Amino acid sequence: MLSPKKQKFVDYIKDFTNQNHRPPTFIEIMKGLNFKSLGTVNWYIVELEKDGIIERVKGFNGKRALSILESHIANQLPLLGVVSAGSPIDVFDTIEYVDAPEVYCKPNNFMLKVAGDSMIDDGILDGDYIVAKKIQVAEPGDTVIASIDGEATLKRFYVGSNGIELHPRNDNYSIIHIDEQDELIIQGKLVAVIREY
Amino acid sequence: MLSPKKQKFVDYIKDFTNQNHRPPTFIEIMKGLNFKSLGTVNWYIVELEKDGIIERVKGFNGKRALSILESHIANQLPLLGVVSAGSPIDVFDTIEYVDAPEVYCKPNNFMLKVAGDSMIDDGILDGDYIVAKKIQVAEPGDTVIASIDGEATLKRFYVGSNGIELHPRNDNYSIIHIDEQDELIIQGKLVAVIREY
DNA sequence: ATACTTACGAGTAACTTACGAGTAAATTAT
DNA sequence: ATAATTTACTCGTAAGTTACTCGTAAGTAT
Repeated sequence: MLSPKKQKFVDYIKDFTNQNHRPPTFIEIMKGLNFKSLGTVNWYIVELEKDGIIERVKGFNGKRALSILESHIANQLPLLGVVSAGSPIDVFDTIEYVDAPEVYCKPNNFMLKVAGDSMIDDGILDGDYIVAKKIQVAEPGDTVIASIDGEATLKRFYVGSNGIELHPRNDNYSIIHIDEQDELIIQGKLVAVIREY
Repeated sequence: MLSPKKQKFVDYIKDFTNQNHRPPTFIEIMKGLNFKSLGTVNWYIVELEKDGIIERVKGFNGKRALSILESHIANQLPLLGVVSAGSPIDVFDTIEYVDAPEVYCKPNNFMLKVAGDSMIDDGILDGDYIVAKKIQVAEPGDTVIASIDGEATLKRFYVGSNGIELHPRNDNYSIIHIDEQDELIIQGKLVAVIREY
């Protein structure tokens, strides 16, 4: 298990790589993480390589902006947990990174695994993976990950005459009406569905 | 992963070739990219050839045509066309490459766009993208891209008592029975579905 | 001759690596 | 309870390499 500081370090590299389509240089890491010395950056690199987390392409790189971990680290999104029909979101302790299409690999995106069949009429099946984007406000018609009083679920977001409604897309489930006292938090909005056969 | 400068170089060659229907000469590259020396251009060519990105073919006038090898393209797959319910596969003239998760980016994989709703009960919707793998023989239960007498379609593959059957997954469509004289070619097998919202 | 590609030598800035030393917190020893 | 030791990180700088650049000259096919 990585220390929080080391975790932050590798997260920075991943985010940078996804955004810029290349790994950062030592100097970029130094500035991005507010270190004052390249020695610190180098210390992390050496440590993480010892830990087997990252890998340098060649033994020695001289000038090489591309030394750290190459494609292994790019085009991946964190798989945060499982979101299911009505039960709470199951958040993974150790966040795993899984491959995703490059276009979706943005800093505020994450992935979840779907459990249950409440969205079956929208073609979202049990076991599918979804890419979601963190948002605060949803538009009517959006498919959102919403948590009500701490329980997260995947539903369609609508505004009815009596306030916010969360619609499943399966006739066996019923519409959830949000009361004043319910605490509704929009966690994210559906960006893509990926199903593996 | 290519360095940014090398990437820019191959992008230039690609763009030039697309626009002028021929690859650029060294001098054209030099001017186009504001290099002051042919040596620089040559250095890139040699490097990129070493990296397996481009290839030189003999032309006329001591000319060598440069061609970009598409195969190396990172984390992308060719989008070959549209496959629909019953009508023939619509093959694109110019093959476009689209982002795909790295795990699916294998030499024999390709992508298609789905038209129609014949597989709706399997959660494959109109407009979805599918990743398929070229195969010759299908297993019962596989979802396949099959062409019958030249017309390709996305269906489930089964073997019934009267021979091969292609099942749609929508009650409004009926099962296709393959006769002896029908020419059935399995083009590929469904690997993944990607839907963008 | 013309139009282009290849080859070679050398330079430079960008970048990585090595090394020595320091600090604050946690762990162990006394 | 206090002192000694380790652990996990941080800093600064100098030295080492390479990615990329240039200029020029020689080669090759029409």
